[in-house]
Amino acid sequence: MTVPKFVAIKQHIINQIESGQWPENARVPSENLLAEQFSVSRMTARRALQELTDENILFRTKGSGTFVASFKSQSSLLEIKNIADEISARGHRYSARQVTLQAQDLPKALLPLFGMNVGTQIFYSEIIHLENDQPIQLEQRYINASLVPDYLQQNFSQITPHEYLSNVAPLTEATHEIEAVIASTQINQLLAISSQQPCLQVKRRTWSSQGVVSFAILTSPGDKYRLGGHLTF
Amino acid sequence: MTVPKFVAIKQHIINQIESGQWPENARVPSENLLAEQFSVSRMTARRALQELTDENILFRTKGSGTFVASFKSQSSLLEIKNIADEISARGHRYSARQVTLQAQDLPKALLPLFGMNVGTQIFYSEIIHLENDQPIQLEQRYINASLVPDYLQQNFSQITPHEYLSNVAPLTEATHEIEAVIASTQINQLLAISSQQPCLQVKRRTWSSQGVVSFAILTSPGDKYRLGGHLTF
DNA sequence: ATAATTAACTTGTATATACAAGCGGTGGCT
DNA sequence: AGCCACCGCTTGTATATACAAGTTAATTAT
Repeated sequence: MTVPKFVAIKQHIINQIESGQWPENARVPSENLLAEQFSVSRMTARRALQELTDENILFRTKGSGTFVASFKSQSSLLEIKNIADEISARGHRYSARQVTLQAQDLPKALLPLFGMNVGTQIFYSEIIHLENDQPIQLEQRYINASLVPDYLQQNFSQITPHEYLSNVAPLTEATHEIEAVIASTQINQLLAISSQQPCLQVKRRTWSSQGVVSFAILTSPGDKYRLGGHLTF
Repeated sequence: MTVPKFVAIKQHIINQIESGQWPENARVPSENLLAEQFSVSRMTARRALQELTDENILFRTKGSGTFVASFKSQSSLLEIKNIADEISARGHRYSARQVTLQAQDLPKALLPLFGMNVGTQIFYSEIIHLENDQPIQLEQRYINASLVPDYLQQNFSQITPHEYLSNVAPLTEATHEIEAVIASTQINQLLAISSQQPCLQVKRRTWSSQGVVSFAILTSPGDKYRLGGHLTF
């Protein structure tokens, strides 16, 4: 056997999608149907579907079926995941500690990022994300108050800022800057790490259809944060 | 059953690793041993090991065993994958078309990126990466000639610039800027896409211990490039 | 007509089994 | 000592089966 059977089935499915035969959200043959068509057991057909699902090419709903994932959610920009979901998926306990939540003036240094005038109302939040009570990420976020007026009323121990913003102002675009840095003393204390510990720092600007929604600086200790294959914000 | 058995096994393994019991490259119990310890079938134990391998927490060698993956390869910055490997892994055919390969002056606009003086010798390469003969990414790269003097002599249909640079000047750091753009007419022609097609553009600067090695602009059509969960450069 | 029940189909978890294929050491032969 | 065959252990692929649990649509009862 040159290629394993489950690989052949995967390639067949990918071909159907790439040739346009199976458009977005189209239903993919069920495990049993594929098993019959390819004369394999259900578990082998299942493996093909499962791996393609892991690769975000398909999505599955229990009891309902398997479907072609929408292309948009995969490419274009980056899949922006919710850190709380990610931690839960690891079987760990997520919690958050709110450090700051206030209205303030937009720092001059950030003016060009927002493309707004001096004096524009801005909200600022500072939250520490914890995994099993260990600080894993510091989130510093500047929010365009005119687009998200109710931001200060939220309880960010129940919902992450990213999740909240995604609901009230669906993002249409985002830019990222990613680098490794030695963080400031303040940040080191907040994250409970030593002064020489390198951190992964992601700066993200998000837009909705109305304009720049927020600018976030996400700082994670390099030794505690498994970045693996993807970015988790 | 509150959590599935394979999840419980995964958590147990993660705990051992995070508590330091199982250091990097330590051998993980075999499928049969885990099956016995947890009173499950080998296939269930296998699933736990396999999923952790997919998450880059373990690695497996046929005939040899399962081991704890080294932490470094996962965190720190970003896993920078080789686009050629990635395309091969999809079962597709990788090829490259070299557009330009020359010595030239460093464009003034890029001077601050390299932190070098005017007149420094620079190499420039422009390569199109193809998947099944379809253009999938344009790579424009400026190379610090003093650190990589033999760059122009390479044959980039056999080895990607990233692969070559990784060999001769192992990178210690990298920064990324990621955004969605409408590319120039020239780039659209090279990638054989329409003028309104949005592209994913990644700008990457890499450092070795000697200093800035190269600056690359990687442009990929948003509809042809599955970014999925990770960045592939 | 509407609501509740049921039946058929789907994915998810789990087991037991079989054979293939690669690695490593042990032991015997030259 | 060096070479080679072998054996045990490992991971990889594949099958057949069972039951759980969620969705959907048809059927039935109200």
